[in-house]
Amino acid sequence: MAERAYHHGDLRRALLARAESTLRDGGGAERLSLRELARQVGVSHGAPRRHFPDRQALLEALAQTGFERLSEQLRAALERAPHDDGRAGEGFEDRLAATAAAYVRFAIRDAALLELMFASKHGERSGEVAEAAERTFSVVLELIRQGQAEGALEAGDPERVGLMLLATVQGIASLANSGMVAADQLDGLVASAIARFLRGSRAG
Amino acid sequence: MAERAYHHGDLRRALLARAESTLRDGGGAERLSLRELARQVGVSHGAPRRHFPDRQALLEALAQTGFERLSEQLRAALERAPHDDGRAGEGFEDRLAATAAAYVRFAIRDAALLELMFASKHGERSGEVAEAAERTFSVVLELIRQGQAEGALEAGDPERVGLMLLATVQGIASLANSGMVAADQLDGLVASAIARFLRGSRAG
DNA sequence: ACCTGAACACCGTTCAAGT
DNA sequence: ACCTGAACACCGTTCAAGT
Repeated sequence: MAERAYHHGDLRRALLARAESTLRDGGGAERLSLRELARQVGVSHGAPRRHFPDRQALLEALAQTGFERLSEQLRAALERAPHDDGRAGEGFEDRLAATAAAYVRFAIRDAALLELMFASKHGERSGEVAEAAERTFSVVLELIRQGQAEGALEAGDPERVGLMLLATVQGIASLANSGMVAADQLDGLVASAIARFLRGSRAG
Repeated sequence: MAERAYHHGDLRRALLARAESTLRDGGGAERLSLRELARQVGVSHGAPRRHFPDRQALLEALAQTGFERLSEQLRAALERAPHDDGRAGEGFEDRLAATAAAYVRFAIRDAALLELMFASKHGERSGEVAEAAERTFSVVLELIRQGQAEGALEAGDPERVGLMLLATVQGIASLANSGMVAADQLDGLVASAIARFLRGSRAG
């Protein structure tokens, strides 16, 4: 049956999927247990070791796939947003707002996963996670470059401008998930932050 | 001797102090163990229970004292910064920069503690932690009100402007601690963010 | 009022053994 | 190549008992 199929080549994916859904309706990565995941997936407690040498490896794989999913969702939001309509920066403003909204949506829905993705690294971050994070950032970077090309944003180091935009939405997500911003304040706060970002970046 | 004195009325404080320093040079709250803390402080593993009914209670106490210390450091930075010198907003800009720098300093030094303070809350946040967080926010709020009174910031809901400022510095801290911003980029990023915040808020 | 120490159920990790 | 199951050292939590 379908439950048996898990053990035939897809245990890794099954464990990750289970872990993600545990993160989504439980709270916090500290509640993730390799033994419990193995049990839920119908496998002995030693089996995950073939795919994740230790618990940390599972957490890093979750962070990596989290960044990949976030990248996809940002990209999708960008593509759905209206393109430039001729008036300088009009299309850009919509794409900026859509991207920020997509980020915050991800952050609220997958709060525990986001926390994992941005967890403090005492030492160095694993190469694969860092690369996935870079790919997410490159979506933001591309958006900034478009804004500069369209004349909606001042010229200047796009990397730095992109980091400030990312910091703004990540900071809002952090405040929201920790309960310092109520759910009904959230959309207004994001809108204000985007408007302020544009005001602080106006070219000319 | 001094080690014996721990057991006489100050076990709670001793455990918190130990936990804070473990957070500071270890990495992450998930490494905090009640049994290990009890051992380090020279007490049996059941003793902490008198002061912290469970592990979560210890973590919440850490978050609370974290917010209190952050409040103090922001206030101290504010008071050390030059006061208004007559030119509109000059004193304010310095105080704003000093406050942001103090926040980021705290965030870097106590990265794991900050993470605990802003950890995602599935349910509700404990009342005492929420109140301590509110007191930290009120320092930011007071700064914003001064800026508006001095004419350095546009009028408008100070709460919302304060949340955006807090989100900005918290977001930068998040990027720095997760390794997306290198240490040598950090000061420049904070300076840019503050400059941009002011540009987006200019009154008149 | 505060702490001790045994007990219980759970964990991550390791490793020989099976198929 | 992949999984099982026993083993080990560690947890958090509970609770009777001590002072």
